[in-house]
Amino acid sequence: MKLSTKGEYATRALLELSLLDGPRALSVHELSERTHISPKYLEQIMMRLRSASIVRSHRGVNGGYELARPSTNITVGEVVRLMDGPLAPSSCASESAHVPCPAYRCPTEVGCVLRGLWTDVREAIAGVLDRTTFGQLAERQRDARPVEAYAI
Amino acid sequence: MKLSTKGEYATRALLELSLLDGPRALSVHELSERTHISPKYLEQIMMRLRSASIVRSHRGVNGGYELARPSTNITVGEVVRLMDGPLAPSSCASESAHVPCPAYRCPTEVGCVLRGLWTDVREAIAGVLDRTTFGQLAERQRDARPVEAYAI
DNA sequence: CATAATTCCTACTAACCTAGTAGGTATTAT
DNA sequence: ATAATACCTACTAGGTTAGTAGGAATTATG
Repeated sequence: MKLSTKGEYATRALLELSLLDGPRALSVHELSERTHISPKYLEQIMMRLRSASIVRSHRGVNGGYELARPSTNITVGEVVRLMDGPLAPSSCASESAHVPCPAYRCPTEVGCVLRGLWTDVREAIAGVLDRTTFGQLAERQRDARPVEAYAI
Repeated sequence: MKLSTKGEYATRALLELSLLDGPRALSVHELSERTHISPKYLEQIMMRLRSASIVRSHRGVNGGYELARPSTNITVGEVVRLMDGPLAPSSCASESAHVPCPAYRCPTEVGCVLRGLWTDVREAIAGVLDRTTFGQLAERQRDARPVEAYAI
């Protein structure tokens, strides 16, 4: 059930943008240093976030990426679905990309116990990810003791 | 967050075994027909379930596989972990196969908000899969209207 | 206007993973 | 003796992942 690196990296980058004071933009170069992600790879990820209107960009000198909406209005679920596809463990249980079961014990799908199970799992995952916004994550991060306070 | 076919097929096969009256064995051939899974592929899956002591086998004529334990004592979580690896979306949040985070905002890991999030997801998934046994699934299946009652 | 920093876009690739297929050996009920 | 079965290992085609590469377009600044 693992996330791809795209999913993980996108959440890192967006958390980083959410931690800024006010709506400020960061270049891929800066973001890459803060998140320890290869700049060219991160570039692709940011472009995808932009085409999904999660961030917006400014080109040229002093260009960069900033959140397109308040961080409290961007959920992790939205980002994970964008980068990694549907949350459901089986496509017969997906809302966003439903594919019917094969014939196995799923005649009309409604009575299939396995589909019911996978649907429960999807809802459990969505229950966490769709209710968590980057605003919340940033708040938790700020409430935690600063990084420097830990022994490394 | 999709399951591999191995994970899906293993749950299908085990549900099929759980639906039998009493501890009866089915050959790969029979199982393959009931589940619509390629026999040679299913064979590999059954062997893996056997080496994990979830099923046991009998060789020779009239041989086959049967559950090694009562179906109420086999959880879906156990099977999914066996076939697809840890439930956690990130290995830093895995209990069964923990791998430390890279340096990014995870000095001692305890304070990492992303790790916290992935841990919440893992617990949500495990909450469903570790609490669901094949005995329960078989019961739900039997309670449902029989397959023949549906229009196909 | 020249320059440097930046996003934008597309193509490429090595390595790994998935979803099987293939074929032979050992065992066992009849 | 035979046929049905599990056991075991190797193989493979195709897809996916996790990047890398390189250049074009844009823009702030001196």
